[in-house]
Amino acid sequence: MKRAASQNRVLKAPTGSDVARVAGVSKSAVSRAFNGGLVSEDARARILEAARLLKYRPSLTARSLTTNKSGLIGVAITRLDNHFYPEVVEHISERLREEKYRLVLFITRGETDLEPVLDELLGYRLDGIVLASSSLAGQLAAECAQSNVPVIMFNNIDFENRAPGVTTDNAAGGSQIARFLLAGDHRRCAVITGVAESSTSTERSKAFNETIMAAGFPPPLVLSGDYSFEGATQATRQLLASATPPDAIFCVNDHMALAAVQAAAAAGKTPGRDVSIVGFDNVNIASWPTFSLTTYAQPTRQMTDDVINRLLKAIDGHPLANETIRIPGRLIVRDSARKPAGVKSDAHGTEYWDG
Amino acid sequence: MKRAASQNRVLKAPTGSDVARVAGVSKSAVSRAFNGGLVSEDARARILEAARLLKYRPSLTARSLTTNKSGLIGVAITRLDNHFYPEVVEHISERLREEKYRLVLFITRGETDLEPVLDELLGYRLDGIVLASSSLAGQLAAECAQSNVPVIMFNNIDFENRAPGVTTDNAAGGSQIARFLLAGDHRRCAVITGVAESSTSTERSKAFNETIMAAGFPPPLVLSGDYSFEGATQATRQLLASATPPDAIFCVNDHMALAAVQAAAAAGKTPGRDVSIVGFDNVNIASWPTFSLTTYAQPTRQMTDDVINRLLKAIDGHPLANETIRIPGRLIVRDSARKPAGVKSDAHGTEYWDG
DNA sequence: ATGAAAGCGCTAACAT
DNA sequence: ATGTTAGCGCTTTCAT
Repeated sequence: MKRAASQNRVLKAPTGSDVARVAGVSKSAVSRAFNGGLVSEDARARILEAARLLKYRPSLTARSLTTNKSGLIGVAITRLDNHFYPEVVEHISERLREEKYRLVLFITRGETDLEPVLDELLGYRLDGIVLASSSLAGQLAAECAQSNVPVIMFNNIDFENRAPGVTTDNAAGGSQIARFLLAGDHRRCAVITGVAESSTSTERSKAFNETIMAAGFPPPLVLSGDYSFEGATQATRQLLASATPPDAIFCVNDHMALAAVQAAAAAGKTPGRDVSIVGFDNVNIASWPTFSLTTYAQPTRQMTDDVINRLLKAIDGHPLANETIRIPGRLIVRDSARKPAGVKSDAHGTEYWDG
Repeated sequence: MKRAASQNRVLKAPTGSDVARVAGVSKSAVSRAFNGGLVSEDARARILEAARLLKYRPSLTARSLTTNKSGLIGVAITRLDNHFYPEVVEHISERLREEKYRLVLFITRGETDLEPVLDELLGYRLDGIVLASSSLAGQLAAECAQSNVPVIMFNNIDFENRAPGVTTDNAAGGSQIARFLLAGDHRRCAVITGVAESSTSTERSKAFNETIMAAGFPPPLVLSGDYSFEGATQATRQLLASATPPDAIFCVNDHMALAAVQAAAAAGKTPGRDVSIVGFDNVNIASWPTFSLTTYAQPTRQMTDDVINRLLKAIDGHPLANETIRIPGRLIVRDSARKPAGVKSDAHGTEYWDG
C-alpha cells in the first residue's frame, strides 16, 4: 500500500526534471550536463549521480523534436535472401554505429504501394535514407528528395538520374568478364540476367554483350533468371540442354551464378571444365570450396562508405549533388571458369585478373 | 527574390498548424482527421485536401512524445553472416510491418560494452525489443525489463531465466537427431558445438549426447566449432583425420554443418555415404542440391510469430510473463546423412523423420 | 462537431 | 555558471 505511489512511478521513465529535482538544479543544467554544455564540476557530479540513481536516459524522441534531427537513418531493401544484402546491411550498420546513428530497416518485398512506405519514411523524420535496391527506388527517391530528406540509391541507381546513387562500375565489370572469357578461349557465351527494370542487370549484361560483339563474336544468348535461384536454375538447364550449349555463362549476380553452378553439376557438367560460369558480387559463399566461383567483386566497403559519407555531409547541410558514383571492382578468379593467362595473385593470395 | 520566403519554407516539413490554417480549422481538427476522431465530412475533406497540397505527414516523433509509444521495435543481433538470422529478420520485419511497427536494427558484433547499447535501446523509448542472440543478451534483457520495456529473447535464451524467451525445443531436436543417427546404424558419433555461453549450442549437444549414451553407446567426441565456418572446417578436418574417424557428425547449426560438408568433401569423403553430417536450423542453403543437408528445422515462423504476439500483448499493457516458450521443430531428411527406415514425406514432398 | 489550452521531455535563447 | 522562458509538433481534456 505504502509503495503504491512509488511503484507507479516505475511505469514512466524518469525525465530530466526528475533528475533536476533530485540534483537540486534546473532542468537546463541537466540538459547541459548531458550535452557537453557549461556546468560546474560540482553540479555535473550531482546531476550524474542523480541520473544514475534514477536510471535516467535522455529521451531521444523529445530531443529530436527540438533539434530537428532524429539520429535515424532508414535503409530500404527488397529482400534479404540474396546474400549480398545482409553483407551490405552489416557494413552500413557498422558505419552508422560509429557515427552514432541508428538504422531503421525497411524490407519492402514486392510492395508496389508507395504511400504507406512514404508515410513511414517521411513520418519519422529520418535524417537520411539509403535505398538499397528497393523495388520502389526511383519513385521513392524522388519523393523523399522533394521532402528534403537526403536519399542515396545504393547498387541499383535511377535510370532517369532523379536521385544520387552509388554503384559498382557495372559496365567495367561486365566488360572485363567478357574479356576474361574471351581470353580463356570461350567462344559461345550466354548471359543470365535479372529483372529488366534493374540498372545493375542491364548495365552488366549490356557491357558484356557489347564487348563480346566488339571482339567480332556473335551476340551472346540472353536468358532471364529473374534474379531468383529457381529462375537461374531453369535458365541454366535450358541453356545446357540445347544442341549447341554455351561454353560460358555469365550470371549478372552471384545468387544466380550459385544456382547455375549447381544446375550445371546436376546436368553432369563440371563448372570450370565443361562449362565456365562467372558471377557478380563476390558474396561470402562464392568463396566456399564447393562453389569456388569466379566473380566480379563489388567494392562493398567503399560503396557503403561513400553512401554514408555523402549522407552525413548532406545532413550537415551541404546539399547532395545529384550524382551517381561508380566504383570499379575486381575480377576474382577461382575455379568455376577456365582461366586465361595473366591471372595475378594479391597479398592475401587472392587470385584476380585485370586484363 | 520573390520566391525566397516560400523556398525557405520547403526546408521545414509542414506541420499540423500549417494544414489547419490552409483548411481553415484548428489544429485539433487536423489531429482528429488523421486519427479517426470526430470531424464533419466537410471539414475532413478540406483538411485532407490541404494536407495533400502541402504534402503534410504527421510527425511520428512528436506524436510519440504525447502518446508515449514510439512505434519502434528494436531487434538486436550479433551478426548476419549465419544465414539463419537474415531469414529471421525478414520474418520479423514482415510481421512488424503488418502490425504497423518499424524495425530498428542493432547489430552488436562482439560488443561487450553494455552502456552505449542501452542508451540507444532505452533512449529511443522503443516499444519493445527482440534480443535475437545478441552477445549481450542476458544482461541487456535484465536491464531493459527493469526499465519497463518489454524484451523477449529469441533463439538463445537466458540461462538464469531472467527474461522471457522463445526458442526451438533444442533438447527435443538434439535428441531426435541422435535417435535418427542411431536408427541409421551410426556407431561413432561426434558433435561440433558453438560457443559455450550459447544456450542453443549447449541444449542441443547435451540432449544429443545423453540420448546416445542412454542407448548404451560411448559418449560422442565433442569439438568446438566456435559457430564459425573456419572453426567447423578445422574441427571436421581434425575429426576425419583421426585413426578412428566418426561415422556421423552432428553440427549444432547449419552454418557449421555446411562447412563440415565441404571439409568432408575436401578430405575425400562423400557426406551421406562415407560420413553422415546433420545440421540444425534448416536455412535456405541447406536445401541446395550441392549440400542437400539433413537438418533439424527450426519453426522460424512460429517463433517469430510468438515473439511478436507476446511483445504486442505486453505493449498493450498485459505484463510479460517471464516464460520461455520452446517450440518443437522437425527433422528434415536429405542426403548428407545415411537414412534409417521410417522416413516420411509430407504434402510438399519434403522428407522428414519423426521417430 | 469544434476550438482553446495544457502538456509530452527536451533544447535553446535570453537573462542574470 | 545557472535559472527562466519559450517553443518543437503533436494529442488530449475540457468547454462550448
